Amino acid sequence: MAKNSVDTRFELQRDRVLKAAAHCFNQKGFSGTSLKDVAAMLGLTDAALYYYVKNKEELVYLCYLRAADVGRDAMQRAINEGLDGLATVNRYLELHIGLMVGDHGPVAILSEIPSLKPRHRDEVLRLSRQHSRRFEEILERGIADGSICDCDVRMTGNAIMGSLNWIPKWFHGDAKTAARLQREFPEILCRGLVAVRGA
Amino acid sequence: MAKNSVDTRFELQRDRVLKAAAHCFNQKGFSGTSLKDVAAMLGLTDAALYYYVKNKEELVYLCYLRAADVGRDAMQRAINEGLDGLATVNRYLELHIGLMVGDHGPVAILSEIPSLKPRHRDEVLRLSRQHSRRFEEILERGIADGSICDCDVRMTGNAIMGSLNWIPKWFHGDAKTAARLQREFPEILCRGLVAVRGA
DNA sequence: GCATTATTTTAATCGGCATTAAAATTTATT
DNA sequence: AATAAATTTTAATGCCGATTAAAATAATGC
Repeated sequence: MAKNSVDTRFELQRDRVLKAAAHCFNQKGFSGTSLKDVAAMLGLTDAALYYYVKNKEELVYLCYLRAADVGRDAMQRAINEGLDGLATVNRYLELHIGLMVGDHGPVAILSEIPSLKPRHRDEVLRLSRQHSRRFEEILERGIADGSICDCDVRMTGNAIMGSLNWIPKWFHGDAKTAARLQREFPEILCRGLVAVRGA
Repeated sequence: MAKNSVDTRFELQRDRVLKAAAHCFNQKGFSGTSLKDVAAMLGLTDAALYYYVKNKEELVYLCYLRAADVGRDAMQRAINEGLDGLATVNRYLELHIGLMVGDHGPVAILSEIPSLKPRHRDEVLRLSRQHSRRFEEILERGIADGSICDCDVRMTGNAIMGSLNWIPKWFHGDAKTAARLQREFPEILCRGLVAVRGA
Protein backbone atom coordinates (compact mmCIF):
# COMPACT_ATOMS: atom_id res chain seq x y z
CA MET A 1 0.00 0.00 0.00
CA ALA A 2 2.95 2.25 0.51
CA LYS A 3 3.95 2.04 -3.08
CA ASN A 4 0.36 2.47 -4.05
CA SER A 5 -0.21 5.54 -1.92
CA VAL A 6 2.89 7.14 -3.33
CA ASP A 7 1.68 6.45 -6.81
CA THR A 8 -1.73 7.98 -6.30
CA ARG A 9 -0.10 10.97 -4.64
CA PHE A 10 1.96 11.44 -7.76
CA GLU A 11 -1.07 10.99 -9.99
CA LEU A 12 -3.01 13.47 -7.93
CA GLN A 13 -0.34 16.12 -8.18
CA ARG A 14 0.02 15.45 -11.84
CA ASP A 15 -3.69 15.95 -12.22
CA ARG A 16 -3.50 19.26 -10.39
CA VAL A 17 -0.75 20.31 -12.75
CA LEU A 18 -2.87 19.46 -15.78
CA LYS A 19 -5.84 21.27 -14.32
CA ALA A 20 -3.78 24.36 -13.64
CA ALA A 21 -2.28 24.23 -17.11
CA ALA A 22 -5.68 23.90 -18.75
CA HIS A 23 -6.90 26.83 -16.72
CA CYS A 24 -3.98 28.99 -17.78
CA PHE A 25 -4.29 27.99 -21.42
CA ASN A 26 -7.98 28.85 -21.38
CA GLN A 27 -7.36 32.15 -19.69
CA LYS A 28 -4.18 33.46 -21.28
CA GLY A 29 -3.79 31.42 -24.43
CA PHE A 30 -1.01 28.99 -25.15
CA SER A 31 1.83 31.29 -26.08
CA GLY A 32 0.71 33.63 -23.34
CA THR A 33 1.28 31.13 -20.55
CA SER A 34 4.76 30.21 -19.45
CA LEU A 35 5.53 27.20 -17.34
CA LYS A 36 6.26 29.67 -14.59
CA ASP A 37 2.63 30.79 -14.73
CA VAL A 38 1.35 27.27 -14.39
CA ALA A 39 3.75 26.48 -11.58
CA ALA A 40 2.92 29.68 -9.72
CA MET A 41 -0.72 28.70 -9.62
CA LEU A 42 0.31 25.64 -7.60
CA GLY A 43 2.84 27.43 -5.45
CA LEU A 44 5.69 25.72 -7.26
CA THR A 45 8.70 26.60 -9.32
CA ASP A 46 8.66 26.15 -13.06
CA ALA A 47 11.38 23.52 -12.90
CA ALA A 48 9.25 21.41 -10.56
CA LEU A 49 6.79 20.72 -13.37
CA TYR A 50 9.41 18.64 -15.12
CA TYR A 51 8.96 16.09 -12.39
CA TYR A 52 5.45 15.49 -13.72
CA VAL A 53 5.72 16.10 -17.45
CA LYS A 54 8.53 15.72 -19.90
CA ASN A 55 8.12 19.14 -21.48
CA LYS A 56 5.62 21.80 -22.44
CA GLU A 57 4.55 19.94 -25.54
CA GLU A 58 3.60 16.92 -23.46
CA LEU A 59 1.76 19.18 -21.06
CA VAL A 60 -0.48 20.41 -23.86
CA TYR A 61 -0.88 16.89 -25.15
CA LEU A 62 -2.03 15.64 -21.76
CA CYS A 63 -4.47 18.53 -21.49
CA TYR A 64 -6.01 17.41 -24.74
CA LEU A 65 -6.22 13.84 -23.53
CA ARG A 66 -7.98 15.05 -20.40
CA ALA A 67 -10.43 17.01 -22.53
CA ALA A 68 -11.06 13.95 -24.67
CA ASP A 69 -11.67 11.88 -21.55
CA VAL A 70 -14.27 14.29 -20.26
CA GLY A 71 -16.16 14.17 -23.53
CA ARG A 72 -15.93 10.42 -23.84
CA ASP A 73 -17.11 9.80 -20.30
CA ALA A 74 -20.08 12.09 -20.71
CA MET A 75 -21.07 10.39 -23.92
CA GLN A 76 -20.68 6.88 -22.55
CA ARG A 77 -22.74 7.69 -19.49
CA ALA A 78 -25.45 9.20 -21.66
CA ILE A 79 -25.54 6.16 -23.91
CA ASN A 80 -25.72 3.84 -20.91
CA GLU A 81 -29.00 5.37 -19.84
CA GLY A 82 -30.68 3.64 -22.75
CA LEU A 83 -32.82 6.52 -23.93
CA ASP A 84 -33.89 7.24 -27.49
CA GLY A 85 -31.59 9.18 -29.83
CA LEU A 86 -32.82 12.67 -29.09
CA ALA A 87 -32.89 12.14 -25.34
CA THR A 88 -29.40 10.66 -25.46
CA VAL A 89 -28.08 13.73 -27.23
CA ASN A 90 -29.78 15.92 -24.67
CA ARG A 91 -28.38 13.94 -21.78
CA TYR A 92 -24.89 13.88 -23.25
CA LEU A 93 -24.86 17.64 -23.66
CA GLU A 94 -26.07 18.11 -20.12
CA LEU A 95 -23.34 15.88 -18.75
CA HIS A 96 -20.58 17.33 -20.88
CA ILE A 97 -21.52 20.89 -20.06
CA GLY A 98 -21.63 19.99 -16.42
CA LEU A 99 -18.10 18.67 -16.56
CA MET A 100 -16.86 21.64 -18.58
CA VAL A 101 -18.17 24.41 -16.38
CA GLY A 102 -18.48 22.51 -13.14
CA ASP A 103 -16.05 21.40 -10.49
CA HIS A 104 -14.18 19.10 -12.81
CA GLY A 105 -12.23 22.18 -13.80
CA PRO A 106 -11.76 23.89 -17.10
CA VAL A 107 -10.74 22.08 -20.21
CA ALA A 108 -8.49 23.66 -22.75
CA ILE A 109 -10.04 23.87 -26.18
CA LEU A 110 -7.38 25.57 -28.17
CA SER A 111 -5.74 25.79 -31.49
CA GLU A 112 -2.36 24.32 -30.75
CA ILE A 113 -2.94 20.83 -32.03
CA PRO A 114 -0.83 21.52 -35.12
CA SER A 115 2.21 22.28 -33.02
CA LEU A 116 2.09 18.95 -31.26
CA LYS A 117 4.66 16.39 -32.29
CA PRO A 118 3.31 14.06 -35.01
CA ARG A 119 2.71 11.09 -32.74
CA HIS A 120 0.73 13.17 -30.25
CA ARG A 121 -1.06 15.16 -32.89
CA ASP A 122 -2.25 12.02 -34.62
CA GLU A 123 -3.46 10.57 -31.35
CA VAL A 124 -5.44 13.68 -30.44
CA LEU A 125 -6.96 13.94 -33.89
CA ARG A 126 -7.87 10.27 -33.76
CA LEU A 127 -9.70 10.73 -30.46
CA SER A 128 -11.41 13.84 -31.75
CA ARG A 129 -12.63 12.11 -34.88
CA GLN A 130 -13.73 9.11 -32.87
CA HIS A 131 -15.80 11.32 -30.63
CA SER A 132 -17.43 13.08 -33.57
CA ARG A 133 -18.11 9.74 -35.14
CA ARG A 134 -19.83 8.39 -32.06
CA PHE A 135 -21.93 11.49 -31.80
CA GLU A 136 -23.02 11.06 -35.39
CA GLU A 137 -23.96 7.49 -34.60
CA ILE A 138 -26.26 8.72 -31.87
CA LEU A 139 -27.84 11.11 -34.36
CA GLU A 140 -28.31 8.26 -36.83
CA ARG A 141 -29.89 6.15 -34.14
CA GLY A 142 -32.22 9.02 -33.37
CA ILE A 143 -33.22 9.31 -37.00
CA ALA A 144 -33.84 5.58 -37.12
CA ASP A 145 -36.00 5.55 -33.99
CA GLY A 146 -37.94 8.58 -35.19
CA SER A 147 -36.93 10.95 -32.42
CA ILE A 148 -34.65 13.05 -34.60
CA CYS A 149 -35.56 14.61 -37.90
CA ASP A 150 -33.85 13.52 -41.08
CA CYS A 151 -30.71 15.59 -41.42
CA ASP A 152 -27.10 15.56 -42.55
CA VAL A 153 -25.49 14.02 -39.48
CA ARG A 154 -22.04 15.22 -40.38
CA MET A 155 -23.00 18.88 -40.56
CA THR A 156 -25.48 18.69 -37.74
CA GLY A 157 -22.92 17.02 -35.55
CA ASN A 158 -20.35 19.65 -36.29
CA ALA A 159 -22.88 22.38 -35.61
CA ILE A 160 -23.72 21.05 -32.17
CA MET A 161 -20.14 20.23 -31.23
CA GLY A 162 -19.17 23.74 -32.27
CA SER A 163 -21.68 25.32 -29.94
CA LEU A 164 -20.52 23.03 -27.19
CA ASN A 165 -16.83 23.61 -27.65
CA TRP A 166 -17.32 27.33 -27.92
CA ILE A 167 -18.80 27.61 -24.44
CA PRO A 168 -15.49 28.17 -22.65
CA LYS A 169 -14.86 31.18 -24.85
CA TRP A 170 -17.81 33.16 -23.61
CA PHE A 171 -18.90 31.63 -20.34
CA HIS A 172 -17.17 32.91 -17.24
CA GLY A 173 -20.03 32.84 -14.77
CA ASP A 174 -20.40 31.54 -11.25
CA ALA A 175 -21.78 28.17 -10.18
CA LYS A 176 -25.36 29.43 -10.18
CA THR A 177 -25.35 30.57 -13.80
CA ALA A 178 -23.36 27.48 -14.69
CA ALA A 179 -26.24 25.39 -13.43
CA ARG A 180 -28.65 27.40 -15.52
CA LEU A 181 -26.45 26.89 -18.54
CA GLN A 182 -26.35 23.17 -17.97
CA ARG A 183 -30.12 23.07 -17.68
CA GLU A 184 -31.10 25.26 -20.62
CA PHE A 185 -28.35 24.99 -23.20
CA PRO A 186 -28.94 21.37 -24.22
CA GLU A 187 -32.55 22.14 -24.98
CA ILE A 188 -31.55 25.04 -27.20
CA LEU A 189 -29.17 22.80 -29.12
CA CYS A 190 -31.73 20.03 -29.45
CA ARG A 191 -34.64 22.17 -30.61
CA GLY A 192 -33.42 21.96 -34.18
CA LEU A 193 -33.28 18.18 -34.05
CA VAL A 194 -36.84 17.45 -33.06
CA ALA A 195 -38.66 15.29 -35.55
CA VAL A 196 -41.97 16.81 -36.51
CA ARG A 197 -44.72 14.29 -35.89
CA GLY A 198 -46.44 13.33 -39.10
CA ALA A 199 -43.98 15.19 -41.33
CA MET B 1 -2.65 59.60 -58.56
CA ALA B 2 0.95 58.57 -58.10
CA LYS B 3 0.75 58.96 -54.37
CA ASN B 4 -2.56 57.21 -54.44
CA SER B 5 -1.35 54.24 -56.46
CA VAL B 6 1.60 53.81 -54.16
CA ASP B 7 -0.73 53.85 -51.20
CA THR B 8 -3.05 51.24 -52.59
CA ARG B 9 -0.07 49.13 -53.56
CA PHE B 10 1.05 49.26 -49.97
CA GLU B 11 -2.43 48.48 -48.71
CA LEU B 12 -2.68 45.58 -51.11
CA GLN B 13 0.57 44.05 -49.97
CA ARG B 14 -0.38 44.61 -46.38
CA ASP B 15 -3.61 42.79 -47.06
CA ARG B 16 -1.75 39.89 -48.59
CA VAL B 17 0.42 39.78 -45.49
CA LEU B 18 -2.61 39.63 -43.23
CA LYS B 19 -4.22 36.97 -45.36
CA ALA B 20 -1.07 34.85 -45.27
CA ALA B 21 -0.75 35.33 -41.54
CA ALA B 22 -4.36 34.33 -40.93
CA HIS B 23 -3.83 31.27 -43.08
CA CYS B 24 -0.76 30.24 -41.12
CA PHE B 25 -2.41 30.87 -37.77
CA ASN B 26 -5.38 28.75 -38.81
CA GLN B 27 -3.16 26.00 -40.06
CA LYS B 28 -0.32 25.83 -37.59
CA GLY B 29 -1.56 27.71 -34.57
CA PHE B 30 -0.16 30.94 -33.24
CA SER B 31 2.92 29.78 -31.43
CA GLY B 32 3.54 27.33 -34.25
CA THR B 33 3.92 29.98 -36.90
CA SER B 34 7.01 32.12 -37.05
CA LEU B 35 7.22 35.34 -38.99
CA LYS B 36 9.51 33.46 -41.31
CA ASP B 37 6.64 31.09 -42.13
CA VAL B 38 4.33 33.95 -43.00
CA ALA B 39 7.00 35.69 -45.05
CA ALA B 40 7.93 32.52 -46.91
CA MET B 41 4.35 32.14 -48.07
CA LEU B 42 4.75 35.48 -49.87
CA GLY B 43 8.26 34.83 -51.12
CA LEU B 44 9.66 37.35 -48.69
CA THR B 45 12.09 37.48 -45.82
CA ASP B 46 10.82 37.68 -42.27
CA ALA B 47 12.35 41.09 -41.78
CA ALA B 48 10.36 42.45 -44.72
CA LEU B 49 7.12 42.04 -42.77
CA TYR B 50 8.20 44.81 -40.46
CA TYR B 51 7.65 47.20 -43.32
CA TYR B 52 3.95 46.41 -43.05
CA VAL B 53 3.36 45.74 -39.38
CA LYS B 54 5.05 46.95 -36.27
CA ASN B 55 5.48 43.52 -34.70
CA LYS B 56 3.91 40.10 -34.34
CA GLU B 57 1.42 41.29 -31.76
CA GLU B 58 0.09 43.89 -34.17
CA LEU B 59 -0.08 41.26 -36.88
CA VAL B 60 -2.42 39.16 -34.78
CA TYR B 61 -4.40 42.22 -33.82
CA LEU B 62 -4.91 43.17 -37.45
CA CYS B 63 -5.98 39.62 -38.25
CA TYR B 64 -8.66 39.93 -35.61
CA LEU B 65 -9.78 43.26 -37.01
CA ARG B 66 -10.05 41.68 -40.44
CA ALA B 67 -12.13 38.87 -38.97
CA ALA B 68 -14.37 41.36 -37.23
CA ASP B 69 -14.80 43.28 -40.50
CA VAL B 70 -15.90 40.17 -42.33
CA GLY B 71 -18.54 39.44 -39.71
CA ARG B 72 -19.76 43.00 -39.54
CA ASP B 73 -20.06 43.34 -43.30
CA ALA B 74 -22.00 40.12 -43.60
CA MET B 75 -24.39 41.16 -40.89
CA GLN B 76 -24.91 44.65 -42.28
CA ARG B 77 -25.63 43.33 -45.73
CA ALA B 78 -28.10 40.83 -44.33
CA ILE B 79 -29.89 43.53 -42.36
CA ASN B 80 -30.04 45.78 -45.42
CA GLU B 81 -32.13 43.23 -47.27
CA GLY B 82 -35.07 44.12 -45.07
CA LEU B 83 -36.25 40.57 -44.34
CA ASP B 84 -37.93 39.35 -41.19
CA GLY B 85 -35.87 38.25 -38.21
CA LEU B 86 -35.48 34.60 -39.06
CA ALA B 87 -34.69 35.25 -42.71
CA THR B 88 -32.15 37.87 -41.70
CA VAL B 89 -30.36 35.39 -39.46
CA ASN B 90 -30.40 32.88 -42.27
CA ARG B 91 -29.05 35.36 -44.78
CA TYR B 92 -26.37 36.59 -42.41
CA LEU B 93 -25.10 33.09 -41.78
CA GLU B 94 -25.03 32.38 -45.49
CA LEU B 95 -23.01 35.52 -46.19
CA HIS B 96 -20.64 35.04 -43.28
CA ILE B 97 -19.96 31.43 -44.14
CA GLY B 98 -19.37 32.42 -47.73
CA LEU B 99 -16.73 34.91 -46.69
CA MET B 100 -15.15 32.48 -44.24
CA VAL B 101 -14.71 29.55 -46.55
CA GLY B 102 -14.75 31.34 -49.87
CA ASP B 103 -12.28 33.39 -51.81
CA HIS B 104 -12.05 36.10 -49.21
CA GLY B 105 -9.45 33.94 -47.58
CA PRO B 106 -9.28 32.29 -44.21
CA VAL B 107 -9.94 34.15 -41.03
CA ALA B 108 -8.11 33.35 -37.87
CA ILE B 109 -10.40 32.44 -35.00
CA LEU B 110 -7.97 31.67 -32.28
CA SER B 111 -7.35 31.88 -28.63
CA GLU B 112 -4.64 34.47 -28.48
CA ILE B 113 -6.76 37.47 -27.59
CA PRO B 114 -5.49 37.41 -24.01
CA SER B 115 -1.92 37.88 -25.12
CA LEU B 116 -2.70 41.05 -27.01
CA LYS B 117 -1.61 44.32 -25.44
CA PRO B 118 -4.42 45.83 -23.33
CA ARG B 119 -5.38 48.51 -25.83
CA HIS B 120 -5.71 46.00 -28.66
CA ARG B 121 -7.35 43.37 -26.53
CA ASP B 122 -10.01 45.80 -25.35
CA GLU B 123 -10.68 46.89 -28.91
CA VAL B 124 -11.07 43.33 -30.17
CA LEU B 125 -13.29 42.36 -27.27
CA ARG B 126 -15.38 45.49 -27.84
CA LEU B 127 -15.93 44.56 -31.47
CA SER B 128 -16.71 40.99 -30.54
CA ARG B 129 -19.27 42.01 -27.95
CA GLN B 130 -20.77 44.52 -30.36
CA HIS B 131 -21.21 41.83 -32.95
CA SER B 132 -22.86 39.46 -30.47
CA ARG B 133 -25.11 42.27 -29.32
CA ARG B 134 -26.26 43.06 -32.83
CA PHE B 135 -26.94 39.43 -33.49
CA GLU B 136 -29.07 39.26 -30.39
CA GLU B 137 -30.98 42.30 -31.59
CA ILE B 138 -31.83 40.47 -34.79
CA LEU B 139 -33.06 37.56 -32.71
CA GLU B 140 -35.20 39.92 -30.64
CA ARG B 141 -36.62 41.46 -33.74
CA GLY B 142 -37.46 37.99 -34.99
CA ILE B 143 -39.25 37.17 -31.78
CA ALA B 144 -41.17 40.45 -32.03
CA ASP B 145 -42.24 39.84 -35.64
CA GLY B 146 -43.20 36.26 -34.86
CA SER B 147 -40.69 34.55 -37.12
CA ILE B 148 -38.51 33.30 -34.26
CA CYS B 149 -39.70 31.34 -31.27
CA ASP B 150 -39.44 32.81 -27.80
CA CYS B 151 -35.98 31.99 -26.50
CA ASP B 152 -33.10 33.24 -24.40
CA VAL B 153 -31.37 35.42 -26.99
CA ARG B 154 -28.11 35.47 -25.09
CA MET B 155 -27.71 31.72 -24.99
CA THR B 156 -29.20 31.15 -28.39
CA GLY B 157 -26.92 33.76 -29.88
CA ASN B 158 -23.88 32.16 -28.31
CA ALA B 159 -24.97 28.75 -29.52
CA ILE B 160 -25.25 29.88 -33.12
CA MET B 161 -22.09 31.96 -33.07
CA GLY B 162 -20.26 29.00 -31.62
CA SER B 163 -21.29 26.72 -34.46
CA LEU B 164 -20.31 29.41 -36.90
CA ASN B 165 -16.93 30.18 -35.41
CA TRP B 166 -16.11 26.52 -35.09
CA ILE B 167 -16.37 25.91 -38.82
CA PRO B 168 -12.72 26.68 -39.58
CA LYS B 169 -11.71 23.96 -37.13
CA TRP B 170 -13.28 21.13 -39.07
CA PHE B 171 -13.90 22.34 -42.56
CA HIS B 172 -11.02 21.94 -44.99
CA GLY B 173 -12.90 21.13 -48.16
CA ASP B 174 -12.72 22.36 -51.70
CA ALA B 175 -14.82 25.07 -53.32
CA LYS B 176 -17.57 22.62 -54.23
CA THR B 177 -18.20 21.36 -50.72
CA ALA B 178 -17.76 24.92 -49.46
CA ALA B 179 -20.72 25.92 -51.57
CA ARG B 180 -22.74 23.06 -50.13
CA LEU B 181 -21.79 24.16 -46.65
CA GLN B 182 -22.88 27.70 -47.37
CA ARG B 183 -26.19 26.45 -48.71
CA GLU B 184 -27.08 23.92 -46.04
CA PHE B 185 -25.46 25.01 -42.80
CA PRO B 186 -27.56 28.13 -42.20
CA GLU B 187 -30.70 26.07 -42.42
CA ILE B 188 -29.41 23.62 -39.86
CA LEU B 189 -28.62 26.44 -37.47
CA CYS B 190 -31.98 28.09 -38.04
CA ARG B 191 -34.13 25.00 -37.60
CA GLY B 192 -34.11 25.46 -33.84
CA LEU B 193 -35.30 29.03 -34.13
CA VAL B 194 -38.45 28.48 -36.13
CA ALA B 195 -41.55 29.72 -34.37
CA VAL B 196 -44.21 27.06 -34.34
CA ARG B 197 -47.39 28.45 -35.84
CA GLY B 198 -50.17 28.51 -33.33
CA ALA B 199 -47.90 27.59 -30.40
C1' DG C 1 19.77 59.51 -66.72
C1' DC C 2 19.50 61.35 -61.89
C1' DA C 3 17.59 61.85 -57.60
C1' DT C 4 14.33 60.41 -54.55
C1' DT C 5 11.44 57.27 -52.46
C1' DA C 6 9.76 52.63 -51.63
C1' DT C 7 10.79 47.88 -50.69
C1' DT C 8 13.57 44.03 -49.39
C1' DT C 9 17.68 41.78 -47.67
C1' DT C 10 21.72 40.81 -44.87
C1' DA C 11 23.59 40.39 -40.74
C1' DA C 12 23.49 41.15 -35.97
C1' DT C 13 21.46 41.56 -31.48
C1' DC C 14 18.56 40.52 -27.81
C1' DG C 15 15.58 38.58 -24.47
C1' DG C 16 12.52 35.38 -22.81
C1' DC C 17 11.52 31.02 -21.81
C1' DA C 18 12.02 26.14 -22.03
C1' DT C 19 15.05 22.97 -20.41
C1' DT C 20 18.77 20.67 -17.48
C1' DA C 21 21.94 19.30 -13.72
C1' DA C 22 23.07 19.28 -9.32
C1' DA C 23 22.02 20.58 -4.74
C1' DA C 24 18.69 21.01 -1.00
C1' DT C 25 14.74 19.68 1.39
C1' DT C 26 10.99 17.18 2.49
C1' DT C 27 8.74 12.73 3.07
C1' DA C 28 8.62 7.81 3.71
C1' DT C 29 10.69 3.26 5.51
C1' DT C 30 12.78 0.23 8.95
C1' DA D 1 17.47 8.02 14.26
C1' DA D 2 19.28 6.70 9.91
C1' DT D 3 18.93 5.68 5.36
C1' DA D 4 16.66 5.91 1.16
C1' DA D 5 13.36 7.72 -2.01
C1' DA D 6 10.57 11.44 -3.55
C1' DT D 7 9.92 16.21 -4.43
C1' DT D 8 11.31 20.89 -5.11
C1' DT D 9 14.66 24.60 -5.74
C1' DT D 10 18.70 27.08 -7.30
C1' DA D 11 21.38 28.35 -10.75
C1' DA D 12 22.93 27.77 -15.34
C1' DT D 13 22.56 26.88 -20.16
C1' DG D 14 21.03 27.23 -24.65
C1' DC D 15 18.23 28.20 -28.36
C1' DC D 16 14.79 29.89 -31.18
C1' DG D 17 12.57 33.46 -32.98
C1' DA D 18 11.35 38.35 -32.68
C1' DT D 19 13.29 42.58 -33.49
C1' DT D 20 16.55 46.21 -35.38
C1' DA D 21 19.95 48.89 -38.18
C1' DA D 22 22.18 49.55 -42.06
C1' DA D 23 22.99 48.27 -46.68
C1' DA D 24 21.28 46.89 -51.18
C1' DT D 25 17.97 46.75 -54.75
C1' DA D 26 13.90 48.11 -57.18
C1' DA D 27 10.49 51.46 -58.50
C1' DT D 28 9.05 56.22 -59.47
C1' DG D 29 9.14 61.11 -60.68
C1' DC D 30 11.37 64.78 -63.06
